[in-house]
Amino acid sequence: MAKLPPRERILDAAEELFSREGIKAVGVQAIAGRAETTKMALYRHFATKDALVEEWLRIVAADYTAVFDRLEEAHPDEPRAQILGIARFIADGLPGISHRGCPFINSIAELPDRTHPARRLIEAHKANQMRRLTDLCARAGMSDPDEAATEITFVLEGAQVSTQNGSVEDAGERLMRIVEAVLDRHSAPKAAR
Amino acid sequence: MAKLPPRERILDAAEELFSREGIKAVGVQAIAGRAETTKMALYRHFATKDALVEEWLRIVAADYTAVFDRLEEAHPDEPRAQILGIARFIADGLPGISHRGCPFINSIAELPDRTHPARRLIEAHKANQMRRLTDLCARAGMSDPDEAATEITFVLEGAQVSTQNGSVEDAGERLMRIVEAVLDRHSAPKAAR
DNA sequence: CCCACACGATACCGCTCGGTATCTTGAGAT
DNA sequence: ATCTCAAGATACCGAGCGGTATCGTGTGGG
Repeated sequence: MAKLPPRERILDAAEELFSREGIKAVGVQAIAGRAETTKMALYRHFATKDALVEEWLRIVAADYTAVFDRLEEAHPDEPRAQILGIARFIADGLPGISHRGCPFINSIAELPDRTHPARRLIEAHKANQMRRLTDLCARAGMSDPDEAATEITFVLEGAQVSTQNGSVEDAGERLMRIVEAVLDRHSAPKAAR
Repeated sequence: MAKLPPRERILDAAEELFSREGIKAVGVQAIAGRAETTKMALYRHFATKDALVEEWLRIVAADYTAVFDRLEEAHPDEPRAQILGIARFIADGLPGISHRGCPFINSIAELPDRTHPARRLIEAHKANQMRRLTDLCARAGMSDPDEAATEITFVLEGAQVSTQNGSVEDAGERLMRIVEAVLDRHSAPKAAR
């Protein structure tokens, strides 16, 4: 297979190293090395390390958004199926040899400055996901879409951190059951609560 | 007020800086400076920076455990009250000028090495919390204590993450309502799901 | 054909990091 | 009164950081 152009190799290397080791723990030299190129080539494509971090997170966010889009396309008028699809996507990503944790949750821990462009990007992405989820809950006819979307968001995020710190086994299957239960409860004609 | 002994000042400074800026982002020099002492004094009390990180996390974990203990003492035979007390404790900690996020969630992102002593400490603490929560659910007579404890854990962790990334407003009140709903559902004699 | 330009390699910059060595000072215990 | 030992101050170490300068080289488009 032909080698990818340097910029792509650098982004692939960044994805691998940033998500495995963290942002601060990885030097530009190491990224260039793993991309089989040099620091100079890296700085020809990215102004600073921060800019590379930003671009990496932009791509990760776009990939997540693409999942939402694909599910919307696959189940145009089935909001419940879309929500379960998202949950399934997260659940399936949980194991994988040694879970590295959500790139957004991990990165935000290393970006305490709320004005940092990469952090702004993360917050915008999370806000956007929240909006879409709320919309889906509304279209599913739930009585309190805002509350339902919040609960689902909490559960999805919580499943990822609990998997990362090893406090929950079989988090994927548990996550699916929990999301279904949450959907049922919020979809109930009334009663419950 | 008399100055605390150097070791305490260093631990206070570490708490402040590590939780605000992150582990890797803070140098030992900065910690010594904020503790109004010197690097040498720091290394007289802690073998390495890692040892200081570990001690800091040990204290944070002990503080959380103390909350569990205090609640157990206050409501000896009311497991539900204890669980709600924990949720209230987390909920109340959510705001606070610019939420810094959970120290464990943040630190684990900077400690990808599962054999690192500080990471082991975090995982042991989270596993312990999970065990206590499961026990409380069992004593509350829930039909599936394991599932209930998992769901509550997910929700508690998720609330912290979502507050940190700003995707949810009024996370505290929402968290309380959700935990109550989860308890009700799992406590229901049968029915529901 | 040739020339521009991305690429790669190497050496370098100033700075900060974690960690150490040395020496002075001051207060508490005997 | 003296001895001890924690505490403070300062200077230093090697290493790695993010970022830059320079210079050959190969290849693809005019």
